[in-house]
Amino acid sequence: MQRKTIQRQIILDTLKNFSTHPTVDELYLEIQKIHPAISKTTIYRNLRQLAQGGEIGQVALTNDVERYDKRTEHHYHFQCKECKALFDVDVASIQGINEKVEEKHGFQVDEHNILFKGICLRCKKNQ
Amino acid sequence: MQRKTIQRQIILDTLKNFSTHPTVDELYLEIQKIHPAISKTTIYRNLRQLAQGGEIGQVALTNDVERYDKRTEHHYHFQCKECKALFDVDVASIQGINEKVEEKHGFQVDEHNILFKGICLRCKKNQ
DNA sequence: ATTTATGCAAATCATTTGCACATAG
DNA sequence: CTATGTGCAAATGATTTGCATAAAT
Repeated sequence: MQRKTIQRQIILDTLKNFSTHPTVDELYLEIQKIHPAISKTTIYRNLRQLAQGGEIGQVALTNDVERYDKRTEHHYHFQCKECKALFDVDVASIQGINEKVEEKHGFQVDEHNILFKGICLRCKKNQ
Repeated sequence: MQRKTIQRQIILDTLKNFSTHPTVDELYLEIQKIHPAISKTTIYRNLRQLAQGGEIGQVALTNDVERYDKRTEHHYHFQCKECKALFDVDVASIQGINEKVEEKHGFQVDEHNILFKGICLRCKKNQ
């Protein structure tokens, strides 16, 4: 049974206040302001637990540190190749593609994730 | 200027002989049979260089070790949540979705990757 | 001759683990 | 009470780096 600890509550609240997709370190820095004694290990453990329980999201990324997401509904992401910033993509999920892969290969397809890559507006401007 | 070394040639050949998407370690084990003195560092360096030069592919995965791919054309992948095995997905690339994201967000969208997840045939059978 | 590549050992860095202690239920 | 969570330090494990030597052009 999962317990309600001060630490877990702070971690959750802090993530909810981010508009971005923070890394563990970014969360750690914020959380320390409220709870200076917290251990990074605790943050790692709680984030994983919360993500597994579906209370928060975890961003599907390549070759990068973990990033968490307050949004839990399915959505895609865009990452800037220049500054590595991550953005939510507000385009409807592709319908029927999991089924298409199932038919083609016979796998049981539960989900899919899309990561778009390119150059963000800010970096485009600075070029 | 890139040079032609025995090591790079063996690394490339070994990857071409894989039907899967090997990790650096898997490649290392195979390569050692031909060139026992090779260093894993050399393998890391060459794979990265080859991938950057577009001679080989690198699989876009979440929270996993690097995996390389002899195929260089754009294609999607499926990963089994049970055994972690990776498969190529032979479904046509989605057309026009990069443009849709560009229109919606203004980013310059160069590429997208899809990773499907579920249970592979073998694991399905063993359940 | 000069530049690039190799191999080794050591460094990095994110994440995980073991363990003693604290705390929620 | 007793199961779960926390904090610390140490361990892990993949990848990278510094550097002297070797090989390619």
